[in-house]
Amino acid sequence: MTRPTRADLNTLRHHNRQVIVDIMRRYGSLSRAELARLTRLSKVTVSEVVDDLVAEGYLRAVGLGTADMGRKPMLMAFKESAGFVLGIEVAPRIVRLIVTDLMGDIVATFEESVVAAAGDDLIRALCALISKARNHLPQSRYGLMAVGIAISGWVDFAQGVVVAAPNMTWAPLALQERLASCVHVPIIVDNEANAALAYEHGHGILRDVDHAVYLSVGYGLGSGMLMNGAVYRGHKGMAGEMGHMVLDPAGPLCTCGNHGCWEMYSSEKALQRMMSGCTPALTVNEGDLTHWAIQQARQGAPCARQALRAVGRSLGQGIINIANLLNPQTLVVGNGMVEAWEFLEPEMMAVLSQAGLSATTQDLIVTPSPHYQDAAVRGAAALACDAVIARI
Amino acid sequence: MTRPTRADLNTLRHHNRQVIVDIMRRYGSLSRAELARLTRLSKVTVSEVVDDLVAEGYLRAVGLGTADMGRKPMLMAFKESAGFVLGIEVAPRIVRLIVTDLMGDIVATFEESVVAAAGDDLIRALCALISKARNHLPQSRYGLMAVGIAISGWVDFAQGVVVAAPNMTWAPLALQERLASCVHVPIIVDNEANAALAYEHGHGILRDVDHAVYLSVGYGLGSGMLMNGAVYRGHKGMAGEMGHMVLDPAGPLCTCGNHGCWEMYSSEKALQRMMSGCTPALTVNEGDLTHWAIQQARQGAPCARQALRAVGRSLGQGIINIANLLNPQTLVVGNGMVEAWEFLEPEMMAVLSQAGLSATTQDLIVTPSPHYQDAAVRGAAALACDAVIARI
DNA sequence: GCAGATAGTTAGGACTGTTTACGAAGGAGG
DNA sequence: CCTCCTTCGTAAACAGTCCTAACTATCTGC
Repeated sequence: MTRPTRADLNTLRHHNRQVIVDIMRRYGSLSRAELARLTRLSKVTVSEVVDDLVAEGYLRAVGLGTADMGRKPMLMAFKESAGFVLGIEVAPRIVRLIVTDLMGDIVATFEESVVAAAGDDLIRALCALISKARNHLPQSRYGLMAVGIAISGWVDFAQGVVVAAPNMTWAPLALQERLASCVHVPIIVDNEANAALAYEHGHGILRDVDHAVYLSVGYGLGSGMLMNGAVYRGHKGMAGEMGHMVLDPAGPLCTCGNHGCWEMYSSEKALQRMMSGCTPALTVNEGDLTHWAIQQARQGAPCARQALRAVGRSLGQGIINIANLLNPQTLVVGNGMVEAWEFLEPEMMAVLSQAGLSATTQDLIVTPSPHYQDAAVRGAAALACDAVIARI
Repeated sequence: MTRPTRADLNTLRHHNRQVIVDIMRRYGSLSRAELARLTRLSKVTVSEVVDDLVAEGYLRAVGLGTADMGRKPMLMAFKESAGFVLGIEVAPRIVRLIVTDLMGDIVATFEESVVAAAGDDLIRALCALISKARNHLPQSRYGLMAVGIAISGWVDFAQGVVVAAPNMTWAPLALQERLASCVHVPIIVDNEANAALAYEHGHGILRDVDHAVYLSVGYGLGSGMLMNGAVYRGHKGMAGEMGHMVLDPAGPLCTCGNHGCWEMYSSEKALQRMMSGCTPALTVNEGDLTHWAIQQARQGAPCARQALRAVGRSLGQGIINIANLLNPQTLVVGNGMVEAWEFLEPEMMAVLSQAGLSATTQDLIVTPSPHYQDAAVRGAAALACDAVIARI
């Protein structure tokens, strides 16, 4: 079990440095005096820490600020280009990679199609891609500082192991360990929904939220939970398998062996089932069917409209359960299905207002992710970035 | 949103004191040297803190220990009788109160039947009962140090307000605020399931567990969640309304307006429904029907057996959802229905092993609460105790 | 009684955050 | 231009915290 651990003066200083770095990253630019007021640290301590951080290249002076009276403050800012991190999304046929600075802003993008028959292939491809990206890094003091990897599947976060990836052939795979030999910076591996959640919490719409749920509605249904401002991973990092919550025991059979899992109602998989009578001949890639359905629905095709609306209603049903259980402040819907928001939302909201408990549903904010296409890569980078910041 | 707050030398010392107190409470008796090894604090620091705690009456020397070689260690122990706390359970017709020392051991018990038509009545009754208990407190250095109150209903923990209590007439009620005038120590109010969870975590079977769920299966179905070693309360302290998770949208109508809530399958309420054809004429008090059903089932009555088994199966179904969502290490079942464990367990476990995802269910420990009758009162005391310890 | 081992204390040092005092820098008004 | 007032940032002194090293106290085994 976790037991609180002893703290010493290093711990203390580190903590206060983190408080200052955190605020600096949030506010953009602040003077030492403002920093002292916001943190309730003394001016002296703030100056000391700020000077250290400047010397280490994490903060820089950005010029004089304004003041109604008295001496003008010297504004300091977080130096986002002190170093860079990589965010990688491993999808079945493609690997996406972005380079971001320490504020999460993207400075470069790479893509490589990969058909990894074996885990070794993937490792090689990743190493090559990382090297390539590394060579394109802008000049900076610390260079590459961490790598984050997001995968749609079950990931043991603490160990950095992909335990199972339903859409890939090569799981399980000790990704962190295997990559360590060619990448000598911290490597963070997490599932796609947790990553997207981390992105939204760090840089997106969950910036000021402490309790939230991220629903990744793609081919399957994944989820991430934010509790007390941190991603919750459960006992063995397996929390969040919401897709297999049973909505209706009389429902369709799921691959997990049960009937009526949420994933069978709210996902592209669900569209497949519901539209079996009216789909085109072949849809090979993830997302194809969703796109096609939306297109059809926009043109008024009843089959597609009904299917998407049904997805919306099921989303509402599942969300009610989640809300009762976890009482989040915000629930973010991400991944491909978000494109159908215009069809999902009315049905979903109707279910929520009709069947939700007022105490948990009334004030619940349900919102689509603005970056649903690349939330996973961005999230991978955000996780890497968080890891770096935590060590400053 | 929660932002990490500045720390100073007081914070540091307080933290390390807490680490030491925590270990002392867990281990029973330890020497300063062992304490230093366990905490990784220096012997000097440990001695300093221990001396302070002795001076404040929280620790005491209990004699020399044994040693294979060298000087014998002076064993120290937490002084559980430094002060006392009250745990109060407010049930519809009765108020139960226990006095415990700082290790959670019960030193006195009080009960008073209360029919509170209005909130004022309850406040008066509670104040009277607390005064009475106070007068029977053993002699101690700090006397009464905190009061914990557990109520089956929706409680806003942070505000100490009973928002709604389905079985009582007087909610909402600002319990903490109203009692503050007659009780001048910290008052903690929480719902019954969270309290029971706190008890199990502090003194019961969850002592070494960080991720757990407590299911209170009584007339209704309540729950508490332990995450990362702390009770999770959600955005507005409303997390844990698991009873209204929908298991089957075609199921019976619940008071919440939906169909097929878990509570309609796994609770005394569920027995009522399922046994409507074979129940005795009148059962007035909570628990009566459950007792009767168990008695009948033990005598082989098919109606009761079937009903209890059905409850067991539904428990299993709900637990699978919970396990997928939260991936707890242990799930504790408490409250009145536990008495039917012999009938519930086989059915429940069958469902779990048959329909559970192996990743989340395989290693899940499902266990009845050994103190299911008085977990709520004990929990109320445990919450009070925790509050006291945190301030040491 | 002495050597070896362990427990606990004393002394001194390094580091941290705070308070108090002070110099730097700027605006308002004479 | 100069003085008064305000705010920013730094310097010096201080109290509190933890740590290391050295020391004393105590115990076992020979």
